[in-house]
Amino acid sequence: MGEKSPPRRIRADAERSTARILEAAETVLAADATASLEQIADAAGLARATVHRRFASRAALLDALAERLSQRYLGGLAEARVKTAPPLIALHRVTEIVFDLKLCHRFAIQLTAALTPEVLDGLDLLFARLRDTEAITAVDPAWGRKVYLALLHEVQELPADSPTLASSAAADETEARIDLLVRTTLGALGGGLPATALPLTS
Amino acid sequence: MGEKSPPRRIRADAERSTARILEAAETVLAADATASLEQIADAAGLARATVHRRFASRAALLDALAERLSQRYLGGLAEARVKTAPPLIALHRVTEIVFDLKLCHRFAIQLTAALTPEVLDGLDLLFARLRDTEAITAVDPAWGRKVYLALLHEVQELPADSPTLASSAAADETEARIDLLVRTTLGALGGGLPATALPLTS
DNA sequence: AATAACTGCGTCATGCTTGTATCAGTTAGT
DNA sequence: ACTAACTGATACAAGCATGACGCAGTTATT
Repeated sequence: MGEKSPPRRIRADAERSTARILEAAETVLAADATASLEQIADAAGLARATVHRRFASRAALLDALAERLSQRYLGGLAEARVKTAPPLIALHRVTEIVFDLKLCHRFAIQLTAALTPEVLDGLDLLFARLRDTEAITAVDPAWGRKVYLALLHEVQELPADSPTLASSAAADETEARIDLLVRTTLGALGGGLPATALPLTS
Repeated sequence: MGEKSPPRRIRADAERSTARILEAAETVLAADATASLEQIADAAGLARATVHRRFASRAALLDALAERLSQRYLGGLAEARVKTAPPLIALHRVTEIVFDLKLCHRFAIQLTAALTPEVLDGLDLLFARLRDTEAITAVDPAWGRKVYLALLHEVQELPADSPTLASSAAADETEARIDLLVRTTLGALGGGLPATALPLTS
């Protein structure tokens, strides 16, 4: 009793549809968490019926979305070598990756579901290591994580022409955002303020 | 043509109903922004029909709610003497007041509508004054305001038994939250960190 | 080329929410 | 005590989102 009882070949373009739906859902739901499946289908350039074919229910779609985001987060954490790299470097790197991945889901969605225990643990580990190396004085990793995520949200929503971004010494706009988030987070958690003396930038 | 064309006396208990509805709405909508009017009516101990009598539509109710919250904010800002008191004191005081008023609407509601331009300006003024007295180095008041509000949210949701709260020297739990928020905000905005040397606590 | 999978479109049923209306009973204000 | 206002209960009519079908046409896979 494996799983081929029904000799159902999953065609390639069907998976492409699934992907497009998820993509569209991420975008649309970020703007309005209560958007209808029809809106999502439209954004994906598909019929509503197709959405129902790929996902048994709205809940199933949301689950898949959460799963997808969760995977991206985990990938980012791994890529940033959160477990082994010097914590300050790792912090900068995760931030960079998160911005790159356009994980701008904005939290508008209650897709806090994407923050699975594994993801949370990954972040907590980062802030625990930051504390151990005395880069911050906040003792509770969970608190560091919450502050970081909250500030991440704010930095993402900051308009491109904000003076707060312009005052940075970074060339790239994205780089300015990263710098701002890192410095603000460290300051919030009682960091020694390495200020502009961050020896990194890839 | 004033407003007494219909000799409509507004009875006292009707206004009480209105108040109860707003109260319930604030609570219920904080937990779920898409809650139905029936849920709100139940929470208020009234019939759904009554809600419709007091408020022409759902939108009207939301407007009234936003207005109400906005007023509370403005009252708090005024009470804290944001315009005249030493900014550090004012910051501590607004925080205290906001916590007291149980303005825990949580932001779950998109009641960002409660943050009227007047309220925003009030907060911006506070952060501009903090900058001018060199309590913080962040130049853009709007950025300070956003950071403050984001951290306010996190501090409010912090469980009572969090080590982050326990590590504070404050007696009261609420006092510990206030201290945490003030210190975290100042740190985030590049403050000189008056640390535990805050000469206040009413 | 043949088969099975996939899609678009239209239809239908269902349940939930909003909003309106009516009516009998209760309560406040003078 | 009289009147007008208020309330609960109930019914009713949209409107909308969800979800399930079927069917005809298209596309991928072998």
